[in-house]
Amino acid sequence: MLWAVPKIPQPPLDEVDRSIVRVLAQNARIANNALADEVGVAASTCLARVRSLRDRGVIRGFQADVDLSALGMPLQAMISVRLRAHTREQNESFRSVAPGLPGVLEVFHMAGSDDYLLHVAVADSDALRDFVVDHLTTHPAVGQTQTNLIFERMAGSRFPEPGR
Amino acid sequence: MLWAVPKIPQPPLDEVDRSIVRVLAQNARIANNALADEVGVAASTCLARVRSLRDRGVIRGFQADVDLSALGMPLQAMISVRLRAHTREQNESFRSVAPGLPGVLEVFHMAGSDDYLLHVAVADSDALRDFVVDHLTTHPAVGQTQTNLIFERMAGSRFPEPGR
DNA sequence: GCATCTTCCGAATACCGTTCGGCCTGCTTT
DNA sequence: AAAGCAGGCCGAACGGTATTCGGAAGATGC
Repeated sequence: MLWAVPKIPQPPLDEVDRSIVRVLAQNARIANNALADEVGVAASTCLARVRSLRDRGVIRGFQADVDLSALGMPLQAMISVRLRAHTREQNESFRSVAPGLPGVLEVFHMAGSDDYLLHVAVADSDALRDFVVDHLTTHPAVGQTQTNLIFERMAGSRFPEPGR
Repeated sequence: MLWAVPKIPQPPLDEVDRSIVRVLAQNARIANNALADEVGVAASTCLARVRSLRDRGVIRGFQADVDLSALGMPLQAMISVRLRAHTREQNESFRSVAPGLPGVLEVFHMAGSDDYLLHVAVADSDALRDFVVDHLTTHPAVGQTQTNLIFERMAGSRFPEPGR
């Protein structure tokens, strides 16, 4: 089964760790010694901290933020998906394929009446229709879908702190 | 006004550019010479390409992917926001603050009956209620909101290619 | 076929990543 | 309270990398 959590228990983050994560969340390609300066530790210490954060799963990876228009996929949409039945099997069969469908940026498994929310990027409205028809409505577990175009996507903080 | 697009016109991406972006989208901290090897150009050329991609706005930045649970914000939600009126002023007043609200990961300006969709991370359900009450329902431009919990978020491709 | 412009490469150097030994701090043991 | 122990931090050293620059190769226009 898939219950095993691949995360080392939980040594909580101290202030240095949080600073490292905060900086890397905004600038993943900063040089290690510059990062060390910024958070106030030696470069070697900083390196060990970053490695530890990665090993513990706090930092999952580093990614470039790409302009999808430049890649020829200027149109984005949110697609609500309601499954035909809410069995564990249908959920599993949809969940296992959804993130890999072409153009899918994120998949949200939702509480509430809609089971899944798909954030997708496509070349144009034809491609969007093709995506829904070819991959969603033809999927045996999918009941209904509803597609909403996204005018604009704005990024918020990627290092959320509790708002008092 | 805000119409000026800060993007150099559009020299379309060649195969090398696309390979660079594809690799960096998955591993933003790869060494430049390793990246150069992978895409088949000299290190100096690769460096110039990456710089050009950044200058052109194709690559917007580099980020660490952080486990929000480790930061103490294990709960995520999607909040649909309907404005009181759909004037340009109300849109502008909401759009200008929404991405900066505490815990907001993404803001989507939507076509359709719901005007905005907020993807947020919070510490617990109390913090979620506080967020909605303190920042949304009290905002003068906000009419109704609807909050849906996210059971699970799965990342799709961050380098979408057209699915034929 | 020549001039020009662009792009790529490879070498050189300055910079950075990474390892390692030793020190300091705080905790346990007696 | 002193000794012993463990963990983490630092700084120096070295091996590897980023970045610059001059020149060569290719493309473009006349």
